[in-house]
Amino acid sequence: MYRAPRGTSDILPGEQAYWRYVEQKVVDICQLYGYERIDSPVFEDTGLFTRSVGPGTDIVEKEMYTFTDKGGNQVTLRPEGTAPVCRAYLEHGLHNLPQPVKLYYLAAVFRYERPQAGRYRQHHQFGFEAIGDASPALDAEVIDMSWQFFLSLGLRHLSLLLNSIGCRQCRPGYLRRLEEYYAGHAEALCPDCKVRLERNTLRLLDCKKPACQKLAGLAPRSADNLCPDCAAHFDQLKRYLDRLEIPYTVNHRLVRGLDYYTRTVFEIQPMSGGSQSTLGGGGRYDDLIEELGGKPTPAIGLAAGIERMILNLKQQGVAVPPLAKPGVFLAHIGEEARDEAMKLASGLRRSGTGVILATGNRSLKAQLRQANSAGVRYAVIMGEEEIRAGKVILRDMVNAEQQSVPMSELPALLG
RNA sequence: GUGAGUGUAGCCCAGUGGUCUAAGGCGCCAGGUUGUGGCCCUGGAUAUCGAGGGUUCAAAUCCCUCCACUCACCCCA
Repeated sequence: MYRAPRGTSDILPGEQAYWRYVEQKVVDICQLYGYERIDSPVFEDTGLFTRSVGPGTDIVEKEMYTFTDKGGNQVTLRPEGTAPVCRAYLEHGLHNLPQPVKLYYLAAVFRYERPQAGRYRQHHQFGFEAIGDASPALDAEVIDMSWQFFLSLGLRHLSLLLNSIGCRQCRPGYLRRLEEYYAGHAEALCPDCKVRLERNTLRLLDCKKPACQKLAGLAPRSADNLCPDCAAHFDQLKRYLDRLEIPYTVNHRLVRGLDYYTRTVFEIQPMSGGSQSTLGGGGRYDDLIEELGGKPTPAIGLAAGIERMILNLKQQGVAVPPLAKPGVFLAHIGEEARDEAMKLASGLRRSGTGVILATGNRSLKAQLRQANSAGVRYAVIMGEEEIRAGKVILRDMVNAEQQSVPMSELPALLG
């Protein structure tokens, strides 16, 4: 028997209310802040991701679903959402629009990883991007929007982590200081961190091993090593957030996994978070558009995982509104009634009344049982006798009262 | 890629060598008199006990291999 591929899953009808709920909240918040939807292809030229995400990152090194198509093109199922949006921004000349351009997406993303709680090979992200403005006021707006979004979902006990990792000017100097610091403590590092020291110094900061955390706590902080412009930007952002009463925590060990981030980085996670708990993360990527062949264009955005949101909604017992369904079940007895019922059902639906029509020729008892489990308010019963009189039985499934009514009055009674 | 745990019906699961021609619950189907649901009662269908190999007179139960799932690491949403 075939199964869904590892790390993927079917979203069955019973789960859909959560998805529609989250999607509606996404649409609402984006409308509120003036972000417009964009949908990009599921796959892109591989180069778009290797160039933007960064050749040294895990995503590019081992997690991409890359294949050669029949035309010999190297393509990759998108492992993240920002690069495609930037590509679209350049491809369609969106820099000609008033800046910043504000876009959002809801999309499946693909990473070849070992699945575990809150981590899948195909998962879904909501993300939004504000492209073409360097002001810290935009950082504040994006973070505010992110925060308000999670609140609007009904999630509580969240924390907002904030940091600045500098820019092209100041980061190299900071990384050197960090390397120097760690070089003096190389013996004390865990095996993973010894590798990180060679490959990705920033990542040393967020190792979870207690010994490494202790070292990271004493390590030089990026926020203390910013150039004057970055420092001013970070200060201004914090002032804005204070003003907006957004409860952020500066975390000097917060670094993000993709190479394109500059200056502001932030992450939102549940306070009681176990592993794989980050709900969303984002930051500035002021050099990315230029890296992809555009003019220097500052930008900032957020990406958040929908599966993790739903996980948290369930954990926190947030009730989501049920999906709409038909309120009427149409039962029938006998051949003649069945034909008549089909016609009636179709007529009701054409006038906008949702109807579940019994199929087959099951007993009335069975049909009503089905009506009950379908959760309808009314059952309409068509029997031979009623049809001859031009009537049907209208049964209220809640208070178990029923009456015989003329078929012509049914639309009004049910509407 | 690494480590640990688990695999019995659609779902939750009992069963740790013979009484298992596999128990129970949920769900599903049908009955409890003629054309009426939810509660209750009765009955029924659904399981090559993850797959293959081995040990044994005898394996769901022991051993080996493989596969899948779960959790954790790595990393990320």
